[in-house]
Amino acid sequence: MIDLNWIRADPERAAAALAKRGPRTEFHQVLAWDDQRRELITETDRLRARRNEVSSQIPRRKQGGEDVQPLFEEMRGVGQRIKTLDEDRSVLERRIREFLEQLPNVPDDDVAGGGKEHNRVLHAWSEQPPYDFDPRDHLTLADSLGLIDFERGAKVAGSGFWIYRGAGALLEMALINYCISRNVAAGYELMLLPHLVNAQCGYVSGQFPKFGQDVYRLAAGQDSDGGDTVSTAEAAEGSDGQILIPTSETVLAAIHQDEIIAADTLPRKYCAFTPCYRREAGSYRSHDRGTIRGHQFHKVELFQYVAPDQSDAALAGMVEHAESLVRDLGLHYRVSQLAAGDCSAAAAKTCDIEVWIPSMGSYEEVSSASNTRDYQSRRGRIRTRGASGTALVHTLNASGLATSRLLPALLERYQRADGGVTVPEVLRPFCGLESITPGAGAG
RNA sequence: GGAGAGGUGUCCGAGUGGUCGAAGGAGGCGGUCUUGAAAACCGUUGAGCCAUUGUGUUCCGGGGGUUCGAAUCCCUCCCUCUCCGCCA
Repeated sequence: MIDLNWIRADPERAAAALAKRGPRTEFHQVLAWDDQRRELITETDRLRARRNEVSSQIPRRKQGGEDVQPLFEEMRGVGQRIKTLDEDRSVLERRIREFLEQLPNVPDDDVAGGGKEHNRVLHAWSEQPPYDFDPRDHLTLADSLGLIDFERGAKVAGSGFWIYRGAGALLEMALINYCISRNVAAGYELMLLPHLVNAQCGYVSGQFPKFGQDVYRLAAGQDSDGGDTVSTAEAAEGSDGQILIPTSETVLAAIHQDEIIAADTLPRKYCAFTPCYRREAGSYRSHDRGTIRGHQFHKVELFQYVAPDQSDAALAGMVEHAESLVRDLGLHYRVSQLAAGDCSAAAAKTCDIEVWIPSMGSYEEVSSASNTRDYQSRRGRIRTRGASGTALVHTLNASGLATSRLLPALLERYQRADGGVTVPEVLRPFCGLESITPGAGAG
């Protein structure tokens, strides 16, 4: 959520900043609502002051034998008036909140405007692997080596689900454990999280209301309206059923909700491994075959809570760390800074790490690192106590890494002319395999 | 799933209709004392909002109600704990 005071201070600057993401936003209406809201507050505070004053006198006057009936009459009116004005105010506050909630974060100054065509490649590492044989794509490899069973995954769960099996499962787990151990070594605290959380979490992380329809939601109790998407109101009230997390960021962003984190315990660096569940509504998987895009995939996530003046450095550190994970797997990748329109709603700035998938002829995201500044912490009221009172902390997230996207790149990169795949050095301790050879896992 | 108890400030804990933002204790911070430390003693120590600096206002799990007035009464939801049942 953006700070309304910041908008009010300079609506033109706010509009210009947000215009980098898309259509221009107009603020007259919300600022008018806010003016009305303040007037109401001033008025009701005055009335309350009067009521409090009288209330405190009533016992004494009664004691003195005074007739307090007239005061009761007056106060009944005052009470009614306060109630009426409060109702008006809550209507305005709801409108203001709904307006602010649907606004994405303000992009950093150094973030380019426009859509993904304006993404800027910062640097790349290594090169596209040359093959002295006819390379296979990851689907063929996964199938011929019996690593992933798409057919049976679809049979038991539907399109977009798959089953890792045998060496494939070992390799996927090795990737996961490789990432975890490296993250822990880098000072991140490992968290194993609930996969089923309340909708409020999605609100704090900024995935709602915008992405409510991409999230799986459990049928709520009898009081549910039966819908399977999450509305803003419901998320704000926290009154509905649980959701299946679309990423562990959803949980990690919410764990310190309504807390004031002691400054000397910052930064908080967390790492989590969870499957990610996404409806991917409307996406047709012509391009994204295999395990590139599915309804359930694996991701190891990094998350940090930092003092406001530390978030720039923290983002740079997270990108470098995530890069080192890909680098040590020996995969060709590039790092891009996303244009404003391609950043997620909560992000002020995002850098993606994309690995080269030869058969697709494209780079696919395996890590996305974002500085959300105080966008999430404002929603979740996550603060720290500084020298000059409390301040919202900054939050950052980065994949470290999306293993389900990594595996295809790995298979293609390390395939051999004989159709087998060599397991990269760094993964061997985690799976006990040096090589995967054809003919081992048929059927 | 059934029965009961409870949710108060950083923590523990009192408060069951009126000057309670809230006793008392612990912890933190500052000070006195001390060569230093401990102990003792004194002081201090929540977060919002509006206004802009006020004898202002809100907040005692969330929401609603009763009342001139609610932490205190009523309704409802959430959560925690105990016992029983079930279970990896």
